[in-house]
This record gives sequence, structure tokens and C-alpha cells, in this order.
Amino acid sequence: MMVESASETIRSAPSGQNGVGSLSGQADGGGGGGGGAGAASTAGGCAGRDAASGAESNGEMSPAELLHFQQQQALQVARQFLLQQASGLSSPGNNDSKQSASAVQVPVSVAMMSPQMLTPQQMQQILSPPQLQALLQQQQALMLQQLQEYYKKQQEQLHLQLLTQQQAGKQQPKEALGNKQLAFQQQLLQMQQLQQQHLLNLQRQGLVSLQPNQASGPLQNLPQAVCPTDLPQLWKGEGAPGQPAEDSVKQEGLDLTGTAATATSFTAPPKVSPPLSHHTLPNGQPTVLTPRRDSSSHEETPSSHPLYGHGECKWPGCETLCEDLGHFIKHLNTEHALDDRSTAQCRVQMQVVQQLEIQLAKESERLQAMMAHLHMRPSEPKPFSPPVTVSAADSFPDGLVHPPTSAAAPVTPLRPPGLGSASLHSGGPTRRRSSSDKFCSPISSELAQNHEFYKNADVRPPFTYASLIRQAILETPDRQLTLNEIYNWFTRMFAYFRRNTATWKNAVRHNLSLHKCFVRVENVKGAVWTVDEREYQKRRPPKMTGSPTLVKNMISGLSYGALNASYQAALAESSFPLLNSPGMLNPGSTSSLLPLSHEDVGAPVELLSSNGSSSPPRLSPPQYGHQVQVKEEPAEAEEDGRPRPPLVPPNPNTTGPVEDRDLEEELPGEELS
DNA sequence: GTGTTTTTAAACATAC
DNA sequence: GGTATGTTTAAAAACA
Repeated sequence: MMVESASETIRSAPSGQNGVGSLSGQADGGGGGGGGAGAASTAGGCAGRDAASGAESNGEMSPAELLHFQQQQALQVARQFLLQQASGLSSPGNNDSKQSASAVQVPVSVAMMSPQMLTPQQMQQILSPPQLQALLQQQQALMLQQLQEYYKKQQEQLHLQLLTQQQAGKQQPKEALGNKQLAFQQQLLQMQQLQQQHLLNLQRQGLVSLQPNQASGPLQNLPQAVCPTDLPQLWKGEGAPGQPAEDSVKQEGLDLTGTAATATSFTAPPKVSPPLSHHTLPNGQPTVLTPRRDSSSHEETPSSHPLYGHGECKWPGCETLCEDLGHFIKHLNTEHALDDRSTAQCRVQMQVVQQLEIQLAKESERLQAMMAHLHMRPSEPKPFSPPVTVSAADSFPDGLVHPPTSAAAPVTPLRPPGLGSASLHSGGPTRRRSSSDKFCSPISSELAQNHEFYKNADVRPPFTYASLIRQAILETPDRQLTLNEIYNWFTRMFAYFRRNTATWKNAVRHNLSLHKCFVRVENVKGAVWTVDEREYQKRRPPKMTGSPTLVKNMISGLSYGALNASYQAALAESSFPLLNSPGMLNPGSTSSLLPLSHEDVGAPVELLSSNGSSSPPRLSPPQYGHQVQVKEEPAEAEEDGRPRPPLVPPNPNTTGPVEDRDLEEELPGEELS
């Protein structure tokens, strides 16, 4: 058969660096390759062919796309702010900017030069995930800070207005509204139009997502789209032609005649009130990025007035020039006294502030979601135990984070091997697997370290089906599982495999049949599957000597081993302490229990294994093999005439786990090759 | 361009 | 007949 010949070819193939090369193919090629087409065909084809699986596929596409879209938005935001940084700073090369860039580990050249010309995709490719994440966080923080700043300012304005009107306005007779009211309504209309325009612009830029519940309501979507820096300008509009002012008011939902019920909502101090209220970023860079150069610093001086800045009245839409504070106070008391117009403006301001607050909350929520998502990203460039810590990765220099065996994965640290799609579509159908198989991460240790992650996060594990099946089987005391138990292991261990059952189960069956390393053993109760470890290791070309790639891998492996301590130290500080807890470490490394002959494994691999293996000291008993039933009647299984797996004792009684563990150092076969 | 590996889809067979 | 299991083929993709 084809399979047979293929296997034989594999065995006899001299392909030196295949230990690495095949791993690359396995991880990226296989995953990515099948992924793209498979995903597409699954989404489409299954819908017609299999209603259930089609629905699943379609169902899973949406969140992935949404996630991707949000990532794109975030990248756009990052670009925007980088652009502002680049243009706003007087000298791009000054210390502040450098500190800023270095603080987030974003290359200065990239951070300062690229935003104008980089697409989000390019940024994704150029920036490593930690850098990208740091950049995103920085820019999100910037945006939040801006919003908060403006929110604060508006609040101050509003309070002051109310205060002034309460004190001074009471004595003054009410002015006739008449034209003023009309003009104000026209201003509202103008503001609405500007906001709509701005919203469209932002949506075009991907800065604001057009969500169904937002797109319909002008009141909601308008202020949401308002950039804090633009809001003051919205008050200054000339009378808008066309639409009657009343209509605009109604459409906008700004009930000028209503009570100021909403006013109470913002009197409470905003919960998002920034600890970073000052104008410094977490990285120390001052927030001089926005055009809001005129307000904050000046207004916050004790002798100033929140509504007075740069010699002019900051009352929304006023901008009357006042020579000094006294003039301004006088102007304030006369022009902005307690009347209907001022009240209406106040209410509008309330709406603005309220919407800003809403937007801030939404943005904050989005930020949290993004950070949570990025934090749990399983396939970071850090190949060993990817999802453990992004934050740790952030704190690492590139040399530490990036794949030690980067033969296949580009030496370019800026092009994360799987970040592009897989990590951003963590829940999506993309098949691009990114890391561990490729980068020689022992599956058992990685699974051990990230057990909880894979268990809960809808992320495709970066292992091949074969390696997962093997792991499942090896985790059981007797190294054998029925197909259904393998299914259960998949679903138990990986949230990802709780969906699309038809697809991956088929793949599991296919792999079981395809790979000679999986041996089916007949049982009275049915068939169980075992692993022929020798065959499994044969999948990897044993000899890797002489290959430059191998040399690189060896070096990388050694580096990895040497750096492992630092990495572990960083892990300790990660925000996934659970995964670093001793109990979490390597609970399922029963794969290492298997007695293995290393004869098929090339010496370099052993070198890598001994030096570079991140297998935790171990060994705790399997923790998640509890559902696996111990197969019985192994003797009968021997009668079926099928070749017994030479290295897999079907009889649990003959298995001495302790001895086995001593025998096997987590073989690099799958993981290292 | 070729070969390898993996994934996915699909058809088919068999057993329960 | 439906479902689970197992086998096989084919196509696609990525990578060396």
C-alpha cells in the first residue's frame, strides 16, 4: 500500500536534518497546510454534507473572525498611536521615545518608523508576540488614558458649570431662548454629523468596531466614535444646514427637555479613574501624543480655571478670548449663566461624558479581553510551554524567548511562527500549529505545564494527532486505550477537541490506522490501541549528523537548556502560577515511563534530550488518565497473531512504572524532532 | 520541483 | 438501519 511504502521510504530516508525538518513540516506545514484548506473546506463543505459538523464549523468561525477583527482593530489603534507618537514628539530619537520603545521591547526602528506604512499584518509579522502585545497594551493604555483624561476634564467642566450657575445664575433673569436655542440645536446637529463622520472614519480605520447593537442607535454610536480630542471641536460647529434641529435632537436622543436623570450617573467617581492619572505612560513617556495640548496642564494649575485655558473660554462651543482669569470669570457669569441654553449644554455634556464613560468601559473591557486572550496564547514563539506566560515572554529578551531550535522557524525573531493566524484565532479552525512539535518541546512536559490551559482554552494544541494519541496512550498505566478512550482523552484534555468532533475523530482514526506505530490489539471486550514506540521513533530519521540545521539545533538546544533556569525563574513570576505549581508540573509524563531503546535515536538527539529537555524533574503519577480503563485479557490479545508492540507491555502487571520512568528520558522523538 | 509530513475529507467495510 | 470502528485514498499545504 501507499502507506507501507511511504513508511519504508521514511525509514530508509537519509534525510539528515529531518529530525528537525520533519518537525517543522509537522508543525507548520502539516498544521498550516491542512489548516487553511481544511478549514475552508470544513466550513463550507461540512455545512452541506453534514449539518451537525457544518454547524459546528460555521459556529466556530464567527468568534475566530471576530477575534481576528478585533486584533486588527487593536493593531490599527496601535498604528494610530504610533503615528501620533512619531509626529507628536519633537524629536523621534529623544530619550523619552527610546525609553518608551525599549520599555515595551518594541524595536525603536519599528515603533518609530513603521506605523505610517505598516499594515496590521505587517506589524504582526514584524513584531514578535511579546512586542506586539506590549505595543498593544501600551496603545490601549494610551487610549484609555486619553479617554480618562478627557472624561475628567469634562467632568470638571460640568461641575464647574453647575456650581457657577447655582451660585451666580440664580440672581440673573432668564434670558429669552429664541435664537440661541435654535443655534444650540443646530450645534447639536452639527455635532451629530461630525460624530457620524468621525465614526465612519474610525470604522474605516478599524478603530471602532461596528457592532450590531451599536450601529443602530445614534446616541450610542456617535459618542462612542468620538475621539476625545475631537469632542471639543464638535461643539464649535456652525449651523448645520438641512435637517431641522428638532429632528436632530430627537434622533440623537438628547432629550433637552428631560430631567437630568443621567447626570447622577457620572457624579460618582469613575471607577476607571486612573491611577495613572498623570501624564506619564507606564513606560515613563509623557502623554503628549494628542493634540490636546491646550487644556490639561494649564487648567490644573491652582490659579487657573477648568473652563479657562490659553486665554480663552473653554466652555463648549464658546472660545471667547479672555485676557485673564478675572475677565473669564466675568464672561462666565454673564455668558454662561444658568439659563436654558447653558442647561442644555450641560445636559449634552452629560451625554458626552456618559458616552465617554460607556466607551471607556467598553474599551476597557475589550482591553481586558484582549489581554486575557493574549495572555493565554498558547503558541508563543517560546516553543517550550507556550501558553504558560506571555508576560514572562515579554520580560524575556528575544534570545530567551525564541525557539531554540529555530532551524525551521526562521531565525527572524520578529516573525513569530504561528502568531499570525493561529494564535490570533486561537479558537478558530485554523490548523496552523505553531510551536511545540516544531520546536522540540516535549509534549508531556508541555502538556503538564499547560494542562489547565489546554483544558480550558479553546486552543488547538500544537501537537500532531499522532503525538497526542501517543501521549494519550502512554499516559495510561497499561499503555493501551480503546478508540473511545482516546476520544475521551482528547476531549478531556483539550477544550479544542470538544468541538468539531466529527473532524478530529476522523483524524484520530485515520492516524491510528495510518501510522504503524499505533498497534491495534484485539481484546475480548474490543480492540485497544497501543504504541509501538520503536516504530514511533522510526518516524523520525535517526541520523542528523553533519547537517547545519542540526548544528544549529544542537546549539539551540544547549542554549535552551542553559537558559532553562532563567526561563523557569521567569515562569515563577508569570501570571499563571497555577501552571508553575509543582502539582502542575508534568502530571502526565507517563510517556516517559515507557521503556525505550535509544538505539534508533541519533546521538545528537540524545544530546538535545539530555541538555535541552525541559522535562520537569517529575514524576507524579498520571493525573488525567483516571477515566482510562485498564484493559484486560492481554493474553488473548497475543493470540490474534498481530505483532505485539515490542515496547509496550499490554499487561499492566508486568509494568513497573518506576523502572520505566528511570529508563526513559523523555525521548525527543516526536518532541525533539 | 520534489519528497515528506500532516491534516482534512471522504468512501467503504465491518461489527454491534 | 444507525452507529461506532477501522481502513484506505485523495487532496492540500508547508517545509526542507
